[in-house]
Amino acid sequence: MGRPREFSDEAAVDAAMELFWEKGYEATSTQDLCSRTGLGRGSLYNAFGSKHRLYETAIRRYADTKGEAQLAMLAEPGSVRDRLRDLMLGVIDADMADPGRRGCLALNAASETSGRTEAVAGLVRRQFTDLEQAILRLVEVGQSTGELASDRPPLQVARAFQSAYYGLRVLAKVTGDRQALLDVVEGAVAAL
Amino acid sequence: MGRPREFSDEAAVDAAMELFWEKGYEATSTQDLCSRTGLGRGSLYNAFGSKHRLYETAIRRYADTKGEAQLAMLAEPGSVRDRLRDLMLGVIDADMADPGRRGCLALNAASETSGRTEAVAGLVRRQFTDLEQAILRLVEVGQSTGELASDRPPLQVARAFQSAYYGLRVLAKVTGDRQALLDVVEGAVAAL
DNA sequence: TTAATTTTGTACAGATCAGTAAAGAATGGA
DNA sequence: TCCATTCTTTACTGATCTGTACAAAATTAA
Repeated sequence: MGRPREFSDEAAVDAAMELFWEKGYEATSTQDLCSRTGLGRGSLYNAFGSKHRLYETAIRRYADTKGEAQLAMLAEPGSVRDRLRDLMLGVIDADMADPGRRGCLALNAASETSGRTEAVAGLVRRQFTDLEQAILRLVEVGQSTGELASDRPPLQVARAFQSAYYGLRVLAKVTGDRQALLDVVEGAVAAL
Repeated sequence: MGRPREFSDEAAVDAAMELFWEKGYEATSTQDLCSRTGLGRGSLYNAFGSKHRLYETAIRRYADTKGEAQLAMLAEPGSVRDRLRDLMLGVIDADMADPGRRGCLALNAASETSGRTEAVAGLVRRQFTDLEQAILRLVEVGQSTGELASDRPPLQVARAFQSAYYGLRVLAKVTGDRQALLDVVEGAVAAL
């Protein structure tokens, strides 16, 4: 009962996610959020509580959409090396095509001191470990089929690869040198 | 001629650097900068022009001090593997000991959309390529002495290692899991 | 001593900040 | 119809934001 909402919560969170992704937490004003979502201040605060709570919600949405899409990409058919290479090549294309150089919202949230409460850090950590586990499973498959050398602990291999992946995304924020990024990819794939 | 400054430019820039490092560009107010440097608004604007110009100056100072210290660490005696491992182990200790989880100012400046003008991106890029070149030289030494395998392009190896290094610093911002970070180190060093 | 120059401190501008209060509008149920 | 409930809109709070204006203070050169 009561007056029904005139907006879709999902669409509003999507809009907020895009905005936090573009500008970061601190630089995004509640006025920006109202304009972008189309909500009035009252509606926004009534629905989401505060700027920071909406930030958390946006990060959760990011994990459920963009993060999951990344994990799904790793589940596609193909050799382990190809799948891990495609993961990196995909972000090179995506990141370099984006004029705003938004990068990855989870990485941005990890970097920015400003909105990084323990709640936010926890959400980011979860995305990090989800990717780590997905990569780990691939490395284990590769080692068991003989595609990859089995002389190193799979978790170590996975974690080093994941770290290179995150470094790649940060590098892509300031460099226009595609070859440098491709070198990271080939270097990281060769190291598997 | 004219009235002499009552403060040291260097000390003021150092203080501003610390503040931008802790809080990021957007979240640092000019009032914060005045308090931390001890300057009045007039003096601060007279000496540094604007918040953003001071930010650039602070990033330059970071490169000249912290960045150079990192490069110097790579020039110490020891095997190539040991020196590259020590670089990573050093930041694990430093980053985890820092309660504010400031990480690396250059990486933060790369990540934060807010203050990232082309001037800032250029300063960050320079620090990135300086480190890349230092790592490259080490890889070349390692390959020529036979310490490292010579079957891969040194630049590719160096860039992949550098990327893992940056990823490590981002991971250190949100994780308290030292073993995960040590796995990155051993994985990246084993990949050389 | 006077003039030119620079720094300092303070007050201020105008805008924007996150969040709230309250009145009116739209619904479902009694 | 009338009430309880929820949402929308608007106005507002008090604080804070970056940057500037300007007069007083401190210096050097003439």
